[in-house]
Amino acid sequence: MQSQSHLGSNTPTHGRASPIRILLVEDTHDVADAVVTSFGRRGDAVDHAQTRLEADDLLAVQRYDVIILDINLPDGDGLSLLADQRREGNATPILMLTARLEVDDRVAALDRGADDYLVKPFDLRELEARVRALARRALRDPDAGSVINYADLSVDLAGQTASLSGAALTLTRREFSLLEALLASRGRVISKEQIFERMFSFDETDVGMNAVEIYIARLRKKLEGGRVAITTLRGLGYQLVAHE
Amino acid sequence: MQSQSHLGSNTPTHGRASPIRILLVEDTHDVADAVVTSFGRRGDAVDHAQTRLEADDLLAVQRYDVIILDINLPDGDGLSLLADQRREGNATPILMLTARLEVDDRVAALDRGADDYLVKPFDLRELEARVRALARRALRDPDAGSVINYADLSVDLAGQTASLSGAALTLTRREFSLLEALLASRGRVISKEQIFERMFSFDETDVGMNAVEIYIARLRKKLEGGRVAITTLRGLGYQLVAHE
DNA sequence: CCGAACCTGTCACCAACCTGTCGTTTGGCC
DNA sequence: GGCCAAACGACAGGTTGGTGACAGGTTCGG
Repeated sequence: MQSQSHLGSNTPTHGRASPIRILLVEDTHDVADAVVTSFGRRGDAVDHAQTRLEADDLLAVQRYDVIILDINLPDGDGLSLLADQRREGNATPILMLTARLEVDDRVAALDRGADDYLVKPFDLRELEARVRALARRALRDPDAGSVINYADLSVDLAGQTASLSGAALTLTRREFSLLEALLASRGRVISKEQIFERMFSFDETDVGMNAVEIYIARLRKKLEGGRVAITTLRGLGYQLVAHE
Repeated sequence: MQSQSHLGSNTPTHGRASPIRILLVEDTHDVADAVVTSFGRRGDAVDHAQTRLEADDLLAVQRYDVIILDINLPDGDGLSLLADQRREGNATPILMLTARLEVDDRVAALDRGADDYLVKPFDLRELEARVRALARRALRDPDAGSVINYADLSVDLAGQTASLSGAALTLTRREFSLLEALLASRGRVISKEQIFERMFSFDETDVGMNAVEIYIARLRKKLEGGRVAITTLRGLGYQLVAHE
C-alpha cells in the first residue's frame, strides 16, 4: 500500500488534486481488474471497455484525461482506434499497452499519435506514474501535443484554433487548412499544387487553382500585424516566413 | 505551517473510521488552536495555514477531504481563495467561517462554490458535525454535492440547480443537460454532435440536430445579464466563455 | 376528468457567414 | 512594352446557425 513517494512530491507549480478520468481499453480480465483496482483506490475514475466497440461508444459520450489502450483487441486493432481518434481531432493522451516486443509496433504506435507505451508484463506502479505524468502534462498545457508554434503564431491542430501574439485568430475551415499546409513545410517552399491537394479532397475537381490564391490573400489579411508572413515565389509557390 | 505532518501517505485507504484530512485556513490563534485540538483528539489530520499564501502552498501539494476557510485573512480574501480553487476545478467541500453577519457574504460564499458556512462565534461541536457531514457526503458519492463554478455561474450537478450571480436559474431538464455539457468542457470548444450525444440518449434517434440550436438559444436567453456567454464557432461548435 | 401551464421538438424562414468564380489590376521579368 | 503569374474587389450561390410560431406531450391542481 505504501509506495515510493516519488509520485507524492508534486511539483508545486500547479496544485490540482482532482481525480483523473481514465479510459481503460483492455480485454484481458486480470490485467484490467488490477488496473481498475489500483487507480480506483486513489480516487481516480476508471471506465473499462473490453472491446473496441465499447471504447468507441464511451469515447463518443465522454471525455477522458488519459486513455490506456491495449494494442491487442478482439474486435479490432488498438492501433486503428488510436488512428481514428487522432483523425477525429481527439488529443487525449494515449498510453499503449503491448505484449509484443517488436520495435515495429512501438514505432507504429508513437507514429500514429500515442504519447507513451508500456510492454506487458508491467509494474503497476510504473503504469500509475506514467498515467499521472500524462494527465499532469495534459492539464498544464491542454494541447501540448498538437500545438505548432512559429514566431508569434500558435496553431492548435486538434482544437482547430490559432492565435497570433496571443490574440485569437478566427479562421474558416479552408483558411485553417491552408495554414496547416504552409506550416507543415514552414520555412520551405510549397507549390500551389501541393497546397491545393491539402486544401481540397480529390473529388472536388471543379475547384479552380485560383481558389488557392484567394485564400492566400485572405490568410495574409488575417496574419497582418504578426511576425509571420506569406511570401510569394513566382512560378514556384509560397512560403511561410518569420520576420523581425 | 503544518501542525501535523502524518499526511504524507498519498493513498487514501478509506477503511472504516478513516481520519478526515482537513485544511484549516484561519489566522485567529485561539480559534485555530481550538479547532486543531478538537479534531486532532478524534484522530483527524488537520493542516493549519495562517495565511492565504500558506494555504495555496498546501493545496498545491495535498488533497483534503474538507477545507475550513476563514473569510477574513490577513493577506487576501478567503472568498478569492475559494473562487480560485473552484476555477481550477478543485471540488473539495469548503466550509466558510465568517465573523460578519451580513447576508451578502454568505450569498457570495455559497455562490462561489462554498458548501456550507458557520458564523463566528460558533459551537465546536456544530463545526465538527458539519465537517463530518461534508466529508461523509464527499466520500459516499464523489459527484454528489459537486458544484461547478464558472465566473458568476454556479451549477449543482447533484441537485440539478443553477444560479447566476446569486439568483436562482430555472432550467428545464434539457437546458440543464446542455449546460452540463458546456460546462464539462468549459473554455474549450464542444461540437454540436458532442452536445447532442450528451443531451439525448442513443435511442432518441428521431430528434433533429436543430434541437441543439434551439436549446442554445433558450439557454442563452436565460444566461443574459451574467458574466458567462455561449459563443458560436461556425462549423466547430460552441464554447462557454466568461467575460468582463 | 378537464384545463392551464409548461416542456419539447419541428418547421419555416431569415441572417450571417463561407466559398469559389469572374474579371480586372498589379507587378515582376524578358 | 508585352507577357504572364499573382492579387484582389465584387458577387452569387451555398451552407450553417438563429429564432418565432406552433403542435403534441406531460404535469399538476381542482
